[in-house]
Amino acid sequence: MPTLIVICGPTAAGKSDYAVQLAKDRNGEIISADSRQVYKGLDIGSGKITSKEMKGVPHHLLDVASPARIFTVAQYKKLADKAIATILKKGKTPIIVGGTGFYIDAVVFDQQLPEVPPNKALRKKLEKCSLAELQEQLQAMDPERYETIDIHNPVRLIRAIEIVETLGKVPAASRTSKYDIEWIYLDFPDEVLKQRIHDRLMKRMKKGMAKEVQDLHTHGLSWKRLEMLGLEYRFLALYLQQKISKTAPSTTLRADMLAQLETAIWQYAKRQRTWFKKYAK
RNA sequence: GCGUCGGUGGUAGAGCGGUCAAUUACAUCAGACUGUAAAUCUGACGCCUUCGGGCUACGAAGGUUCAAAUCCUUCCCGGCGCA
Repeated sequence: MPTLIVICGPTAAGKSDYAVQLAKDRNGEIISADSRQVYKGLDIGSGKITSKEMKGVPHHLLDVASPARIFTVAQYKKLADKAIATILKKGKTPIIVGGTGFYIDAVVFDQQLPEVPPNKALRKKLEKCSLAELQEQLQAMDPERYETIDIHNPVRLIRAIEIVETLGKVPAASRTSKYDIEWIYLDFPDEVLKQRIHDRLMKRMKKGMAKEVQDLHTHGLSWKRLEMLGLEYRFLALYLQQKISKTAPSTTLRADMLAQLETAIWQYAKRQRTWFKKYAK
């Protein structure tokens, strides 16, 4: 089995820099596993590596999609599989680096995602249903999947129904691996990681992150879409629209927004840790 | 100084005699994750517990009552109005 190196860990743990060094040492090429860095134009806010920082190491799966449209895991998996094959053919080692656990899972465990693309019309219709209605529908259509799904999560229920609509039922998930995986987990103690998140945020603001978001909007990305992108894009978008609510009368809107964003990033880092704990076993 | 409104759990903010350890939101902690995944969702959240319950709590001290976060008195602190 070919060897695959996976570098994961919470945001701000220093994965990108570490990966470049490792790629040089191990004759590797990097495959990003980041659900926001796949988009063109999301640079400062997503912490995308610059070509200078790449130090000549090839990076795959960056800037492969337009932020105007939703990019999905399925697309990611296809492109990543292809990149891995290309790298292996060159006799080099693929190094997957990123913080999006779901993306890593999909390629590393070769998840067979049901061949059912998102159905916009159906989703729009289902979004109007109450949680209970969605539950009833899925239970009637696919009782097996109903047993395993998180029945409180409308997003999951809708996707399940969407799959059942065309496949009749949701196929059982499979988790295998075609690779010999070398796991590398990067992290810091809470206080250190928090500090790193803070410092990095300040640096991004100085680099013109607010302008980046504003430009994305003036070039056609709706505020709603930017809000959906989460974290820096979400909070900057809210800030630029003056939709941030001040939590203390003495602070400025900007300071309040940064505080809220920092909290959100920390919460995200912890969700990432929760995901990656699985790999430790 | 007088008048007035208010002081509730980490924060904001409900409750206004019993059903209140106290609605809710946020934060915090833990967890889930089959095409939105930086998204979406779940649980815990005073202390102790043999999980029945016990103890300490709503600015402080007294009081009324079978019973007070809720009523009364005084005091302390903050906002506003008049001085």
